Amino acid sequence: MTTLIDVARRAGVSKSTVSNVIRGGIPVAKDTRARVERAIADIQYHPNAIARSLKARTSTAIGIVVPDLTNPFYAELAAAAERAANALGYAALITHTECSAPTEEEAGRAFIERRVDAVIIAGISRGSSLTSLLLDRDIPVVVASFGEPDDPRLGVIDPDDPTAMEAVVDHLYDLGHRRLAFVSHHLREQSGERRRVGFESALARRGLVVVTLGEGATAVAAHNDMLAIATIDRLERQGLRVPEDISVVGYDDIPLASHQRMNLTTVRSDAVEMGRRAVELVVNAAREGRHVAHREIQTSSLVVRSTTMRPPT
Amino acid sequence: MTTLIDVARRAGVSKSTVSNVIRGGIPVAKDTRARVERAIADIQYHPNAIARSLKARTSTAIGIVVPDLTNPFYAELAAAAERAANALGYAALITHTECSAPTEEEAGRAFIERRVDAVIIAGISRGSSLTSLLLDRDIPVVVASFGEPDDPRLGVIDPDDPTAMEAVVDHLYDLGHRRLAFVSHHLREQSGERRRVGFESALARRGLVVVTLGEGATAVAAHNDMLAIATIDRLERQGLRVPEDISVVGYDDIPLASHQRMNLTTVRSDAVEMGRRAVELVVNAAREGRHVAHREIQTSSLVVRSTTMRPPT
DNA sequence: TTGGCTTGTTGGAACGTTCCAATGTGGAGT
DNA sequence: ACTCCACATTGGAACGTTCCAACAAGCCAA
Repeated sequence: MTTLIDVARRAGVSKSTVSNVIRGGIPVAKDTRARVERAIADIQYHPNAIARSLKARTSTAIGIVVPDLTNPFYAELAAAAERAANALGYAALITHTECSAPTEEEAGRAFIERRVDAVIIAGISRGSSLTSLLLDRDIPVVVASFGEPDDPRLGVIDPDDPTAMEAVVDHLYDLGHRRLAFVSHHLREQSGERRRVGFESALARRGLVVVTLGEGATAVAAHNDMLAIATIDRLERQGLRVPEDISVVGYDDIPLASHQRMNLTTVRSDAVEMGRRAVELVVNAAREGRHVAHREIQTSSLVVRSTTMRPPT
Repeated sequence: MTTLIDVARRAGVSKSTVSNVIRGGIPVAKDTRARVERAIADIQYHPNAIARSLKARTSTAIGIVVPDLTNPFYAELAAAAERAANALGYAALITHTECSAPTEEEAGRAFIERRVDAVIIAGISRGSSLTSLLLDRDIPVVVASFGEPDDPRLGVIDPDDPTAMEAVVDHLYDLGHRRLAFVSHHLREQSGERRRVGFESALARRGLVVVTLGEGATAVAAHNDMLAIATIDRLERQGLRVPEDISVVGYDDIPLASHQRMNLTTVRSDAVEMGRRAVELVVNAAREGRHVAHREIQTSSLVVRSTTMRPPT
């Protein structure tokens, strides 16, 4: 790989002058500039971001943590965040953790060693030490799609699960359902826990308690759409019809949810906006050398499609 | 952030000794080692990977390029690659390009500047300059899921599209279909082009030519499952029944394809194995300071489910 | 005693940038 | 002729590592 010094030699100037041409800001004579630019093109010079980072003490890279890249909700969020980060000149280090605490800590260690400027966490296990690991090293962090703001330094984009679960229970109750179940894959995941708790509280307010699928539930809410879709598959393979025999509600409104053959009743949550906004918050904080320390709510609304109807008589 | 020198000061040794403790290999007296390890723990020292990379002239990072992260096939591939890379101590810089040539070049530039040790490309636009950009800088590259081996330095994991499309046409022809269409979203994408060409050749061998959906096709093959699923949606919204009125075949066998409500006839292609193998090839090459220069075929087989049947009479 | 060997430890150069202070040029103003 | 200043350019230190050559201390053989 060619270096700045190769360019300098070829253009017959000092390395400082080449640096001035590249970085701008400091005036350079027109013909000198031309000569340097010529040399850069000739030897195909690309600045070494590693050396730059070392000197500048910023990596212009952000870390992105998702539990599962194959879940379209997280994939959309990660893709939107990556796009936004790139637009700001940041690279994205994407890691998926499967909500395993050791993997999360491993990812945190890697982020710290690589000196990422900021981290976005789209899902995290309960009681994880990841956030404090990062925050204690003054790395700004935004968590999206869950909301225990245990640390005031944290940035939080909160999908307001309690309100959403209230709407879900409202909808099912109004249809006549009284035996409701909740399915969750990663109980380890904070958002899963939070939605379940929201669901249970909403039931409790109507004097109901949660039942399991085996106990003759007539409706089931899932922690997210992927799980709802998997649940539909399982139920239908058991010979039950959705929604005639049992209603199913998801969460996220992934693109597939509006497919004719799924047509899933779900809670709409804007992954793209979440990813974009998370980058905005976290990069601003990083540039100003501070924590995000800001919480905002992203309202999510129930979308009624055709996996819910009145319970069988 | 604390540095090696902070550790050295605290432990009362030189920075070289601390380095020796961390890196291993060079013998260090037992009590010295203990003192250094103690100091590391005390001040929570994490080595600076940027400085290390500068000196070592390798970033232990690989770049991963996918056209679209929200397509489960690419998401699975990227996730598998990321997992494999992490296991080898490499970070993954994931970029999605939407098969746009400028975005691809932008990503290439970023990879070069960050001095990634290797790159995996899971999909790329036709005639892209990305591969030669990287190869010319002696960065090993593996392309997965397409197969124009235009450059002998390239590593290629080839899903053998021609054979697969032959099987697709066989299947449809045997069912009685004679008016077959092909749908493709990104004709820019090399694999899309390649599958279309494979499809057309297979038809030609039976004396048929491809028709469009509007020309009364009784069966349609899609460039990938996501597109097949979108096509089913569109057809059904138009009041057509799949497969009674029209058969649909996908490609990839994403997890969703086996869902009861989709049950998509498709070509099985192992994204996880592709991602894993791509990392293996590319990291080995990087470590040995050479190009991959190796091509292998990943066989893909037709999975017949229930989106295909004999044409309407 | 001298020399050689092993085991531990160390200073310093190097990696490729950035950026500051210093220096070299002209002019223009007096 | 001189100062002064803007403009252009430059050397060198610094960022935090690694690694090499050098060295200190101890020990054994001759």
